Amino acid sequence: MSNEIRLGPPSYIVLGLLEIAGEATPYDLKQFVALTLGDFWTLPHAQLYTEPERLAKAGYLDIRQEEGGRHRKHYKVTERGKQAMQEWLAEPTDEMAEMRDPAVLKLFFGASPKMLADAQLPAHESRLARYEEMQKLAMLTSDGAPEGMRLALDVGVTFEREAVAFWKRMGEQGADDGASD
Amino acid sequence: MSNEIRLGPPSYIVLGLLEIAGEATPYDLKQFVALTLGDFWTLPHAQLYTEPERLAKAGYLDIRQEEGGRHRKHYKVTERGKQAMQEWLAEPTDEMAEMRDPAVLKLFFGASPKMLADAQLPAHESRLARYEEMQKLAMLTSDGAPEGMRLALDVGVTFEREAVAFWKRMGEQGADDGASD
DNA sequence: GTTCATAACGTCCATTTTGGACGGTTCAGA
DNA sequence: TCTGAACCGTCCAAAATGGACGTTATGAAC
Repeated sequence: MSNEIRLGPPSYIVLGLLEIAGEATPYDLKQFVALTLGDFWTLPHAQLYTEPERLAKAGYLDIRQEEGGRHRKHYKVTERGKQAMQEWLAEPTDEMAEMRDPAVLKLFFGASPKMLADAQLPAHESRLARYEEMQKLAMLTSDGAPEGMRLALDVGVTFEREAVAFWKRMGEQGADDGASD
Repeated sequence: MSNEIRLGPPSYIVLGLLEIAGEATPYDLKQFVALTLGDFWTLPHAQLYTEPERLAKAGYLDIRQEEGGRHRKHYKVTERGKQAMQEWLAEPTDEMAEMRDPAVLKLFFGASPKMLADAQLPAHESRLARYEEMQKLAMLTSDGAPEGMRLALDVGVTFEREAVAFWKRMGEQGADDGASD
């Protein structure tokens, strides 16, 4: 065991979520990701099956597999895993955010702002609404979510507010102009 | 020729840049990406060699290869390529932006806001400064950059301003608190 | 209590994406 | 001419991606 493997963000996401959950199946993780991190950092579901496997093989996780029916695999962070997570958390990073926005990409290459706004505005508005809902919920439960999650959510809210404002501006401006050359 | 291939954002980036440049080598593209899109949408350099190859094989690009020394390959968009680009631009998208921010990820899992801020703030500040410099430049040249690029840059500036403000807040707040549980 | 539709859950696989190592080319100056 | 630094291009192993395709559980209708 303990092959050397490279740990990337997806690894720490799995490690971190499992540490919070105590023990969980990939499917549990998938649910949790959808509720929380999913908006910040997309993971295709398949990775939530392969990554824990990888981590387990390298000694960061323990597996407990069900006998019957679905043969679910329940994962749990090992000491080694906890330590790796701690080390990662303790280490600052100057790596910069990368925002992959298909709509901005189209904008960049000259697509019609108005056309994009029509599709983007509702999408961002509903996302913002969802975030604010979550914020409200987090504030109600006095113990509630850990500080870090709250802060991350703040980032999301700020970002979405700006996005809404931006696309609103794009939508208002004169009709389609798109392929102006 | 004209194998069916799937066109993704990287494809359109190559197509779009080549359309602007007229004709270019992967290295040229790499330079251009570094100056413009690179901050929004990272492409590893290798992809700027493989992707044009792929596109050429499918009939979206023409190749002209140098005889001597470096055997540079110069690419150029074909009619088919132009059409594909136009179609992509004409089609709205409700796909949402995804922001992959390692620092926010650490924050989420409980890393010390202050520690992160110390590394993130300078990084975002210098990026913001660079953006604003570019904005100024774009405004000076009256013909200057196409509208779309200007708008995309605006998005970047807005985003960076918020990031700077956010990390400033994180830095000011009480000293390290990190692994509070 | 069967039967069926639907939802829950898991795996596989072909493609892309990544990043980094490596190797050849060109150019400037000693 | 030699030599080191900057340029430029390719290769490869590893990981990410997404979507197709199974299987199992659930519960509503009969």
